[in-house]
Amino acid sequence: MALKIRRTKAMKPSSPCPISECMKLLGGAWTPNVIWYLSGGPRRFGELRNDIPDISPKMLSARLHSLEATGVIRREIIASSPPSAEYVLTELGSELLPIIDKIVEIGSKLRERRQAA
Amino acid sequence: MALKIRRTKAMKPSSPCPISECMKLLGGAWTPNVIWYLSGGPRRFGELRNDIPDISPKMLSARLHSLEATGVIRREIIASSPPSAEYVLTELGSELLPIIDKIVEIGSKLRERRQAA
DNA sequence: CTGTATCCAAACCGATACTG
DNA sequence: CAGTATCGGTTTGGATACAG
Repeated sequence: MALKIRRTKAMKPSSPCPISECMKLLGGAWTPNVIWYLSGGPRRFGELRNDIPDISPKMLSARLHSLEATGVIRREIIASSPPSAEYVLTELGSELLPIIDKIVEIGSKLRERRQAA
Repeated sequence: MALKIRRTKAMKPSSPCPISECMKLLGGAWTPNVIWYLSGGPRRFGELRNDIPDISPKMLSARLHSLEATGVIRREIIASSPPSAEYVLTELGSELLPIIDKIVEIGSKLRERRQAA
C-alpha cells in the first residue's frame, strides 16, 4: 500500500533562515564567479576582469567592495613600485567554496546535457 | 507574463563558466527558499506562504512563475472541489537540491558560530 | 593597469488592496 | 484559500567615459 504522503508542517529552519544568511554573502549574479576565480589564489583586478568574461569594470569593482564589506574577501596592498593590490579569500570566503563547487558541478552537468540535446 | 531572460551580447554561448548557467535558475533572494521548501514534496501556495516567513504574495507568485518558466518547478492542477493547484519540483529542480543543501549546511554553520561569538 | 563616475534599464522586493 | 494589480523603492547590471 502506497504510503500516504502526509502534509507535514514544513521543516522550518529556525529563523533567521540559514539560506538567507548564506545568500547574503553570495547574492548577485557575478559574486559566485568572483569567489570561484579567487579560490585558486590571490588575484588582481585586471586578472579577474580577464577571468570573468564580459564583466564590466564597474560591476567588478562593486562586487569586490561588497564582498570585502561582508568579510568574504580581503584587499591586500602590495608595497611595490608601482604599488598594487591583490584580492584574496578570507577564511569565511573559503568556507563558501563547497557551495561554489556544487554550483559548478551541477552547472556543468546541465550544460553538457543541453549541448547533447 | 513573459519570462525575461536577459539575452544581451554579454551572454556568449561559449562562456566557459557554468556558474552563470546555474545561477540563472536560482537567482533572487527567495528562490532557494522556495526550492528548499518544495524538496519535501508538493506544496500549495498558502503552505509555501506560511513556510517562508515574510514573503509577500506578490513575490511568491513572481518566483513561482519564474521558476516554472525556467523548468525548475511544475504547477499541477488538482481536479478536486474546489479545484486546487500544487507546485512540485521537476527533475531539473531536484538536481539543484545538492546546492541548496550545501547552502543550508554552510549557512547553519555560520550562524552557529556567530551566535557563539 | 586600477579602478571610479555617470546615466540608464531591468530585476527584485515590500506594502497594500483587491478579485474570484 | 489562491492568487493578481498597483505603487514605489532599492539593487543589479550594462555602456561608456574618465581619472590616478
